[in-house]
Amino acid sequence: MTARDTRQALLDAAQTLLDQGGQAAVTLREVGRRAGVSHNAPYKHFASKEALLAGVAARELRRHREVLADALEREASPERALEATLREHTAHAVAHPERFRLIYGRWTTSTEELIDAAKASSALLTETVRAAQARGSLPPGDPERITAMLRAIARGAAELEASGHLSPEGKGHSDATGLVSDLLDYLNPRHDEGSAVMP
Amino acid sequence: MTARDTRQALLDAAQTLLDQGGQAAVTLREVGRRAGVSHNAPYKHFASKEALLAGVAARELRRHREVLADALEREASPERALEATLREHTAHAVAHPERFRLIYGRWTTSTEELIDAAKASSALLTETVRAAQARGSLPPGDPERITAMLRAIARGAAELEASGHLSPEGKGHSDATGLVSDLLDYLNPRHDEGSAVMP
DNA sequence: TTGCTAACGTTGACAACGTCAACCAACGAA
DNA sequence: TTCGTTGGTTGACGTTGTCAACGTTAGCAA
Repeated sequence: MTARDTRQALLDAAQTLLDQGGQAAVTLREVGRRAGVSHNAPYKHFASKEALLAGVAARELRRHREVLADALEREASPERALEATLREHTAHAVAHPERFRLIYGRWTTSTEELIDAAKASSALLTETVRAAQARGSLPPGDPERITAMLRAIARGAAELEASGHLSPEGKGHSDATGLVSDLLDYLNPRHDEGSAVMP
Repeated sequence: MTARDTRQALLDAAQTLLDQGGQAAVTLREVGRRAGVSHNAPYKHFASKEALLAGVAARELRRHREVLADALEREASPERALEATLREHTAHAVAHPERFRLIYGRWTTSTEELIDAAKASSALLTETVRAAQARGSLPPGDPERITAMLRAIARGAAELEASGHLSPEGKGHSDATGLVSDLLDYLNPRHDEGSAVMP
């Protein structure tokens, strides 16, 4: 078991605990236990509990970027890649809400790794928005602003569904990914040309 | 100092600590200290730390509802009341991000008080959306879905601004409340009739 | 080979935390 | 008066994050 393996095992254990019971369930001692090391071994790889969680968040942010990069290769147009990415992000946020809460929560300790991952993810997203604007598939204006709007939507929708605040009585299937698609369609200046989206 | 006073003092102390340092900073012992009681007095008013936080959240949700109710009395139309409310909520979320994280986070303990407050707030919002739809100021479709969308946006925008993820280099003023107004305008089917909104 | 150093891991301790149990004072109802 | 309820106390217990001190082992310079 090399040192790198231990570090990965610690991150994996922390992520599993996070998914299962939220940040409160992530205990340095339990993380160590699951990684097969002592309760203090994590301190040889991370400066604090916060730093360990920052490592988990950075891994997740790098994943976000990769999803978008893959979609850009696969899809025919930037707007299609954008929609696919936002849908995937929303679905992922619903599946792992605690990871999103971690990423977008307040950071008292932000490591360099985390900042870099966040910047890289954000940059590619903004670039894609710019490309979609150039093709007339998104309204004109500051691309960073549009990007922020899209992220706000994906994040808010996912949070709502994860919290069960979305149609708690099952009144009409208002799933989060559908919400995102609908909104993207509304934002499209050529909105009227397509068929009606809302039932 | 009556019992009710103590209860309020505990809630106030918890809210202050929440605003200052997030959920992690809310310590039953510190709450008791600030309320001028012993470290175990909170248990005479709340079943657990979670229950105390639920009390804070319920108070906040009742406030949300009142803001909308006031706007409905003050403003001329439901869509104007809606926009005023969403702007106020977003600004409030930016000022007190931890309260929003508390409200929309995952609840392991949800008291009856909290559920009631959430339902009441949600119901009035949906009703207002329905009224705006009837006047053609919002797209048709399931009002609960539109409501969810609006909440997702307000919340997402606020979270982004609170986390400093909004235009970190100050590139163009993309404040959260402006974002919300813009989106409401985009959603308005009579969008084209007004003047351009995006710079 | 020998020996130094740094990285990685251990055990043990500490204060702070949430919670439980036991006890106490005031007070309205019987 | 007596008694149970309400709202408060103190003390204890186990768990947590973190610090300090101590092994151990790999790698490299001499």
